[in-house]
Amino acid sequence: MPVVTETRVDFWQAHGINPDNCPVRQVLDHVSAKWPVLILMVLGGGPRRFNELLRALPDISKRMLTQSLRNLERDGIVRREVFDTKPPSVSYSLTELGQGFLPRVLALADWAETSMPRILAARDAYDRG
Amino acid sequence: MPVVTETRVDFWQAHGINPDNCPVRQVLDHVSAKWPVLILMVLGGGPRRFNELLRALPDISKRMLTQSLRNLERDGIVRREVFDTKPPSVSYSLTELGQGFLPRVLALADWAETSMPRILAARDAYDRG
DNA sequence: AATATAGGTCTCAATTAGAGACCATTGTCG
DNA sequence: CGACAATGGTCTCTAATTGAGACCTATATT
Repeated sequence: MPVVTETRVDFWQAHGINPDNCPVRQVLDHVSAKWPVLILMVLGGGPRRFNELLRALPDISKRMLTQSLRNLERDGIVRREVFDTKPPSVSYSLTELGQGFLPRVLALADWAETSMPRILAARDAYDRG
Repeated sequence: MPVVTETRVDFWQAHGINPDNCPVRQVLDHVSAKWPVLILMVLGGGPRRFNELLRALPDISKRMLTQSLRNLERDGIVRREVFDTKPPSVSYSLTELGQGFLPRVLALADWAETSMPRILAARDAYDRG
């Protein structure tokens, strides 16, 4: 039996936090889903309207965009404002909470970017082996 | 037409990087999939065997564990070693690359943990409104 | 002989994501 | 006037992904 260091996951378990009631996992779940991350990166450039987001993320569907935005809004990460123009326009932007989250996401993207050569090399080796 | 700041996503687009060949997005996919993040957090505590991981993540299926580990291994984030015991045992651990990746992932988890009260409050308000 | 452990694979059902039609209102163009 | 575009979505149907769990080979234990 190997000696193991306690991880955060062990801690969660020890405290009866299961996947269904673990708040961190719930946040991570939609914060770390495919689209929310990309949406936040776009909103990092300033407020965007619905269709602007659609154009910025060429391969997202309206359905997923709506859904992801609703989730982010519900968690207070994104703010949704409707302007009474004709036709009405809707603006999405990062809340203060969202602005605190973004740097962590960007840190990940930076890491991915600088580590890319090593990752590609690893893939190459794996696929050949 | 609103004046918008260029985001990294805009930059990708301007350089013809589409979702299918964008390396950063491919890496981010590990983060934004459900299991890899949790697996990395467990491996942060030291090497683990296949069934140890299975026990550490009570709600993952063997199928998804295998699949996630293969992806991480392919990208050089996780190392897989087979020991010729009877029956053979397999050890998974973070590579150097994986150790560089983990802190960024933990930063996300930390943020989620400390922001939880605000997020729960936002949810509550959203669901009532 | 039966059962357990190791580390998986395979199949099938359930869940989730994606493609795209559709909607109401207003503005523009010919 | 009639057609067409843009606004921000919803709805349906299909395709892809995930999850549950049976099954597998080999050795060790009871």
